[in-house]
Order: sequence, then structure tokens, then C-alpha cells
Amino acid sequence: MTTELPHTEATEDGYGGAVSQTLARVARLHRLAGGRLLRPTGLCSGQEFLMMALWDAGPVRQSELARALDLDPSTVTLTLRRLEQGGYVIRARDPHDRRVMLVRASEESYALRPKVAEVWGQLEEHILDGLDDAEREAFARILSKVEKNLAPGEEDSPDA
Amino acid sequence: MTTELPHTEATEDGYGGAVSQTLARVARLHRLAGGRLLRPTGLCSGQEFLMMALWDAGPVRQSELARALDLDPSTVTLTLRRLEQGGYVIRARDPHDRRVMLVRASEESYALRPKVAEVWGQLEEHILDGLDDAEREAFARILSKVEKNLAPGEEDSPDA
DNA sequence: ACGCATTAATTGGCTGACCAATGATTGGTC
DNA sequence: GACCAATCATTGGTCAGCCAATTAATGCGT
Repeated sequence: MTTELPHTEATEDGYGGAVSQTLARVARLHRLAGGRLLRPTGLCSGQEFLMMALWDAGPVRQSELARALDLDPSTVTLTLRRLEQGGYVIRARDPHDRRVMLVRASEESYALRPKVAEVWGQLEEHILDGLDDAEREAFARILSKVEKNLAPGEEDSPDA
Repeated sequence: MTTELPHTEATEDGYGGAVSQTLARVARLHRLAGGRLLRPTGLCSGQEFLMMALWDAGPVRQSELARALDLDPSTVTLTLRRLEQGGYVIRARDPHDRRVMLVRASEESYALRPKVAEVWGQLEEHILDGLDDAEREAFARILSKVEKNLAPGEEDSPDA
């Protein structure tokens, strides 16, 4: 028999959280699309954020990257090591504090910078295709609110 | 010196794709929050979609699941194996076609069903907190459009 | 000056998810 | 009936990302 399964869509399913579910699906598709666009640059989905941070800032300690991007330190370590191996990034111990690892974008990596910007532009166009200005504005505004709601560190404690 | 890095926020950064970038961050936070809420049930982020599909449908072939959820077959195989090991799922070869694997939710797993629904509800509330009805409606509508834009399989080919 | 808490980074273990290639099984066609 | 293409699932390899525990280095307090 093998029951018929509806092709995943924004149809009410009796579990509630319709928007949340749609968001989850959109999130996956978005990441996937981004990864595809990013492929030609040699970067993987997720690495672009690290690189963008490094392009915009001088030598940075990893802990600073983890804090700024709200990533787990172990994630930063591993990803940076791979980026280093790919020649995108240069890591060196800070002589003044030998605990810290100072990271900076390699000279060659700057060639990717405009390409990454290009990718973001394409992706933006793709996801917003067919939306009028009002919708785009609304989407941006609402998304920001949602981000604040999900903001890291404000689980329960009303104030720090 | 270790340059100061701005705490990731929806601030223009010279890369364009502001909305897309915000979406990417929201996506990560959303998945993370969902995972946390899901933890008590014993499920991991991502598995809930499989389970929901199985709860709503009888014995299903894996290929059907992959198609319906738009997942890679290998992802389905691995995740289902883990779910099987956890006792959430039962897999058996179809006697009529020994290529296919028929999958169904275990009896005990149905206890999780309301909890998962609960989680979706909580998550929905969390992300939409502080949004008025109009914004919620707009968000849902726009997300659906975005999902269509990202819809799988419509990369280039205008029609099949 | 010694010791202990803090901070930085790393390792190990586990998750979903992808892609590409392989192994079964089936079903058509000649 | 033999062969060959299509289908289903699996394996092997890669990635980001998390958490928990560990090691290294610093700095503060007594």
C-alpha cells in the first residue's frame, strides 16, 4: 500500500507551528542554495561568515570570532584549520599571550571577496523574486524582530 | 590590537544581501532553539520531520520519505537507522519488492507525538513574540513565497 | 612568590546533511 | 529467456555545528 505522502508544503498538518515549520524548510533550502552558489569560490556553506569577518577586521583572536559570530569555539577551530589548509587564512600564536591564536585573511583570499558579495546578491535576488518593495521591507523588518526573539543568551534571564 | 568585531547584527556590511544574511542567522538560531526544545523528547533536530511524516502515514518506503521531505536518500537511511536503534521506528523489507524498505513509526513513538506538537507550538510562540497579527500574517505569506522561490527542482528548467 | 580561578584553544564524540559511487532487485524489450 | 536500463537502498567521504572534557597559558589575590 505504502501510503501517499504529500509533497512537503505549507499545508496545515495538525502539529501547529505552521510558520516555524515553513521557516525550518526555508532555512534548509536557503542554506543549500547558498552552498551551491558558493561552490565555485571553493568555500563551503558557513565558511563565508568567517571569511567576511576576517576581511573586515585585522588579525583577530578566535575567541573574538566565536563571540562575534556566536559560534562554538570548537567549530571555529576546525573550520579555520580547514580554511588555513586551503590557503584562505593565516593563523599564528599571539606572542603577547600564547594562549590566543591570531587569525587573518590571506592576501589571495581577498580575490574571493567580491565573489562572495556577488553570491549574497544573487541569493538575495533569488529568494525575494516576485516580492514587491513593501513585502521586501516587511520581510526584512520582521526577520530582524524574529532574530531578536531568538537572540543568543536571552533564554530566560530577563536582565543580565 | 586584535580589531574589534561587531556583534553580528542586521547592520549593512558592504556585502549586500542583507535580508539573505539575516535569514541565514535566523535559520541557525531557529534550528538551535528547536533542537533545545526537542532534546527532552530524545529526538534531534531534523528527526522530527521524519517522525511527523511517519505518524501521519502508514508504512512508507524510504524513497517516498526522501521525496516527500526533499531529503537525500542517504540522509534518510542513516537517520532512520538511528531512529530504529532508538526504538522510534520499525523497518522491514517489502516482501513484494525486496529493494524497498518499508518504514513505520513504532507504537511507543506515538507517545512523542503530542510533545513534538507542543514543541512546534512553543517555538512558534517564541519566534513570533511581539509581532502583531498583521505581521504574523505577512510573515507567513512572505515565507511561503520565499519557499516557492527556493523550491527544489526549479533551478533552471522552466517546465519539466 | 606561590597557588588557584579564569580564559583560550583544542580534542573527541555525535548530529544532520550533502554528493558520488556501489550493490541489489526489478521490469521492460528484443 | 537473456540482457540492459531504471529504481531503491546503502556505503564512503565530506562538510558545519553542537556539547563536554581537556590542556595550556595568564593573571590575580593572598
